[in-house]
Amino acid sequence: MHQEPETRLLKGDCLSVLPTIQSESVDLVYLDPPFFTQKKHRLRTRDRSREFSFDDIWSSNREYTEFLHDRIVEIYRVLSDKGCLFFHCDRNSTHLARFALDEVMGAESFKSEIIWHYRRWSGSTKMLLPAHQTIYFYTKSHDYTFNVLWEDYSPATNVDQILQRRARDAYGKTVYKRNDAGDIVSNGGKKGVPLSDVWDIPYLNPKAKERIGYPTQKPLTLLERIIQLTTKENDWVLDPFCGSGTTLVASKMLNRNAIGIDTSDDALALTSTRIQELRKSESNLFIRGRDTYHNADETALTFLQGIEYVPVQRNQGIDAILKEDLDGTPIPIRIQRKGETIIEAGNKLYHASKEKNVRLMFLVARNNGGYFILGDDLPPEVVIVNSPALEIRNCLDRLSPAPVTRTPK
Amino acid sequence: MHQEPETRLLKGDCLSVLPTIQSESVDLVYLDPPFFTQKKHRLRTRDRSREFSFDDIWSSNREYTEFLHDRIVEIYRVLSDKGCLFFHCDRNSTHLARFALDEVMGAESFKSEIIWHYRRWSGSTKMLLPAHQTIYFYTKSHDYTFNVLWEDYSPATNVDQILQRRARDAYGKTVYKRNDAGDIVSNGGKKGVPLSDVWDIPYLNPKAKERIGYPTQKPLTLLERIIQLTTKENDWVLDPFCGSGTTLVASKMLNRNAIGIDTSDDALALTSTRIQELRKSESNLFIRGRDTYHNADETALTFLQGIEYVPVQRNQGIDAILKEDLDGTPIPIRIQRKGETIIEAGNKLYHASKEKNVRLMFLVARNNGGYFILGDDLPPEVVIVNSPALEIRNCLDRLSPAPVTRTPK
DNA sequence: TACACCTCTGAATCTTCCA
DNA sequence: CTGGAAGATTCAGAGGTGT
Repeated sequence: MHQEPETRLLKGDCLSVLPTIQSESVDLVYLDPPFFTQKKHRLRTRDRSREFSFDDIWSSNREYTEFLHDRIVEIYRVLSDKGCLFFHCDRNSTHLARFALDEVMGAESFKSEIIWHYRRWSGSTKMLLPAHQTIYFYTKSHDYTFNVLWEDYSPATNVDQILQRRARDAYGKTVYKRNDAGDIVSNGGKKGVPLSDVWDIPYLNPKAKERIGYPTQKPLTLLERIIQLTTKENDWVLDPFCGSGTTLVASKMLNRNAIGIDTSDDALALTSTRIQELRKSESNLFIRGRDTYHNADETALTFLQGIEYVPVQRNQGIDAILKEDLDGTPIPIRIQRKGETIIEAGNKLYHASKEKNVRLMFLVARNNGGYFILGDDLPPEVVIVNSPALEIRNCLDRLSPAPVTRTPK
Repeated sequence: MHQEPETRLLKGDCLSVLPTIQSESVDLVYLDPPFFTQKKHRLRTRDRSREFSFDDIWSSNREYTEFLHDRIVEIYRVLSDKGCLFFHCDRNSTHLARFALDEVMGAESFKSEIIWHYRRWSGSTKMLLPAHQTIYFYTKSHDYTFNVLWEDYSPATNVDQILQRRARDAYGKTVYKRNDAGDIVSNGGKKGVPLSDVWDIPYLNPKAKERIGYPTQKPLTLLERIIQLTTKENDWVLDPFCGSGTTLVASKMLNRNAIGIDTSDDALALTSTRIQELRKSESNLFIRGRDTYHNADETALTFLQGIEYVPVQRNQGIDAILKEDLDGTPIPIRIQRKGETIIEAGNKLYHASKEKNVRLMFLVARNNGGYFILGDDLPPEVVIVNSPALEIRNCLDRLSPAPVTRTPK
């Protein structure tokens, strides 16, 4: 059925290696050259046996731009007529890259400025924390391969818009379409929203098994997306700065042939190993989505407006923590859930806070939980605060005591 | 107390208008010049009475870049030594803008490449759907004004990291810190994560109240964030391409002085109207809190979740009425506004209810309104119910009474 | 002024623990 | 044993400090 994909590794500066590759023989080029950071990058493998490093220090803009220009000329030559190019850079070099690319490939070949957005460690900054890198998407001609990919609808999207076909009325205004009987016309199944140029893909986490110890290693998901977007099986993919070889691994997994070039023997050895082992660690976050981590009751948190707090997720007992502290000890908060008694809620809050050096915590009560209780069974550190709705309810009950069935304990 | 902010509108090309402005007199410049789209932009007002349009067609890169360069030179002159500049552009012009900015202000003045990310509706496309614009952040000197803003932690972050201090063990490994008794050491109050350079702010929804009919109109939230990040009250903000005047509106709302320049009479007229309307509602804003401009009243009702009520529109005193009644008399509710004392709120509620055969009404208190009051001055029918946030605040104040200055009546 | 080094980070995984 | 929840871990980081 399908051919075993071929993977070639070539050693050297791509400027001198590329001339050995035939013209117009490659369908996709992804390149990830140095970012003009003016720093030396190094990282040890997890077992600390080896250290990979490379210099990214340049004497001038000009030197860097010429470096890029010369290589892009050769890359352009080997790219097929329907081929696509993705150039990975960051805020240090976007403008330089764009100029070099425009000059060699023509400004009309520019298709998209892709923003790879991620959240990353490191806080305490006096600046805006950098949280994105840029990938420029160019094609060689007007007629290029492009497979439309789909994303899920944003949670805010109106269901009607997903399900109903639309039309324009007499004034050109968009309205929901109706048939002759006046009924709404269904849209048939929809796949989602076409992929946008902002890609939210988790950064390769320091603890990820996928991480191999090479600096600047890119997540497999990122490369998979690029490859799926612009190639089909058995196409040829080229990475002239292949580093740890993520592009080649992704290509092989997706049955694309690939060529990788790098100046470093260590990098090539590493790539070679990765291709043979072909390991991918699935990112839970990416597969299940960020929302699965939420367990603070988001709508209930609006009870707290007017006071400064930090929402807490990924914990069953605590919904938020006050920004203020009590003599250095944190002050956690829980909002009582529906179908949860005050005692249950209080115990969860207390339990989650027990080991955390807490002296005061607040529980927002939303109902009486089936019986009147005033915290007798709860530790004294738990302060119960009634929601306005509960307070109103209690006041009304006092005025006109209704025959309420109380569940006995 | 605080000075009424000044707003000046100047007509003309900023290149010829800027020379009338004093050197180093402006603390923040936000500019949003044409994006080099090579298109003509037009949009009708909602009532279709007027059409705004402008040309964004250029003979060459060079013409556009020179246009920018000349204007940035003048802008640089009027910018104060601690001043900041934000340059708004999109994928058509990022590299040209960056070059012009680097040339005039110096590459070392570059601070951040801000990505404004938004979701947009669009049918199927053979392209990646553009969903971002770029804002370059430059400063005039090394010593600039920057107020750190905070975001929520990622939902995947665990509580321990937020709460516990860390240290390094004998092997240099990071571990949670413990004191001599072996107890966990708390981290004190935390505010969240410093703001990143990717800003997820909804695009002006075509139906948004905020939308005024001007093409390329920017969301208020975007400008508010920029202004809060780099200025303080009574600073001067300049927008040399002010268009529909969002920058000036945001400046005024945040008590900053502002200068707007535009070549179009229509644009200036529109801006002027927007600012006047803001002034008209100013008294309202002062009473009800600035957040009202962003529909804060809708969120205020969330305090009532858990009880059945009917929201009341168009009434100055009553926000909602309970579905339940008291012996046939209605039970109105009011939520105390920011900047409103409990007495004021209670009186409004009482007055609005007076003629309506009311025997019981609820007032949800959100702050102490400047002095301690327990409802003595209010009619007995008004029952005060504290918001959870206020209840928590009061509890904390009781524990560690801070020396708070109370405004006497 | 340049850079080596140290401290403080939080994201998302890996790992352990517990019901 | 098994699955989920909570704790532990590591870093193309960032800023400050000292040489």
